[in-house]
Amino acid sequence: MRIGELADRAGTTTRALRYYESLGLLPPAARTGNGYRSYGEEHLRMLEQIRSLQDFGFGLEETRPFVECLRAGHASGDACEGSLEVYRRKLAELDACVARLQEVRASVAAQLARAELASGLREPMCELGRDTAAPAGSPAEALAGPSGGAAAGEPSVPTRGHPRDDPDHP
Amino acid sequence: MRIGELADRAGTTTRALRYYESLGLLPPAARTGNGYRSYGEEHLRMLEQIRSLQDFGFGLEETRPFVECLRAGHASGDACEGSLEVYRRKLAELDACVARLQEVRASVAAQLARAELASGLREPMCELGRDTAAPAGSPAEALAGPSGGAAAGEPSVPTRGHPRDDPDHP
DNA sequence: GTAGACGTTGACGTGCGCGTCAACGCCAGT
DNA sequence: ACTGGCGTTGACGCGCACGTCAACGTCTAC
Repeated sequence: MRIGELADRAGTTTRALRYYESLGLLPPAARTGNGYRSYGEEHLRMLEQIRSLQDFGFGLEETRPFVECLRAGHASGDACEGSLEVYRRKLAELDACVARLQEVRASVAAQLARAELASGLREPMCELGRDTAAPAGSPAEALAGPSGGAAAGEPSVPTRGHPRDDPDHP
Repeated sequence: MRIGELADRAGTTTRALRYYESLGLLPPAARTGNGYRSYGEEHLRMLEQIRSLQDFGFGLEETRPFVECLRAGHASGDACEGSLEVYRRKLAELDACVARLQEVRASVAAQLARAELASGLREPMCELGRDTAAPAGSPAEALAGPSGGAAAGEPSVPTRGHPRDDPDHP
């Protein structure tokens, strides 16, 4: 099997395969006389393993134990201890990540509620507004909390367009 | 106030300030005769706003409404509708992100459990293999502990070192 | 023999938020 | 005069997982 067919069958691109090879992650079985890469069915299984882990947010390096486990002849990529360790580390990372995101969520929700309340007080300004609530200072103080604070990025972990998910290209 | 002082007072770097200016996010009040940037106290407040939002994982572009709200003279950066919308959008993003991560967490946990069970069946292979409950001393203990160490790898979503958090530099 | 589909390597681009030089100008102190 | 410390602009680097050319070789079909 040549590179294009493997890429098609796995729903990825030749560029990705060459990239994986450059990392030593998925070297072809051999080269044919004309220099073409030659792959077998086992490479398709490794590729599927890589891609399913990537869909879960694993980095390419984290997929390496799984791929090598398959290459070692195991029926499943997670039949080896190295793969299990990656699973466990990822679980811990996910837990930490979720915890931080929920902290951040709570803080943002509190800020929004406070700000909405404040703007609501100014806008209707009904006559029974003599005791101006929320005289407390600017949000900067409230926000300037512990520097151990967490930052949650955009949904970088969540799913994003893989070539197979997005089959329209210019 | 010149750039170095502002950076020090806000706990950031001159490089960051020049970068913000290049985005049009935080232009200086003026230039002195020799070309030095000149800032006032209000710029310090804007900078603090930017940095506190960044700690929550907001991108720089997302801080723009807050900064412009401050520049418009409001006491608080989130006193304007644009800022509130950013809050709301961020909340939605956070919720989506958490949901996705929890899905992934469940899938990974399931994979791990299945793989550990399979390897547990192959390895001891004791003659009394009919009741498959977790045997003592097996890796089952690691599975139970959610947040044991969780410090090694950096997650992709969460925070990364800000200059102020990491006051050792080469 | 020639078009077109496939393959090869190499190099640069992307997004984000800066870090890290390089090469220079300006100013105060000794 | 010289040193040191601040300022200025400009350009490249990084990490990650490739996309996107460019310039070329190879194979198949007509």
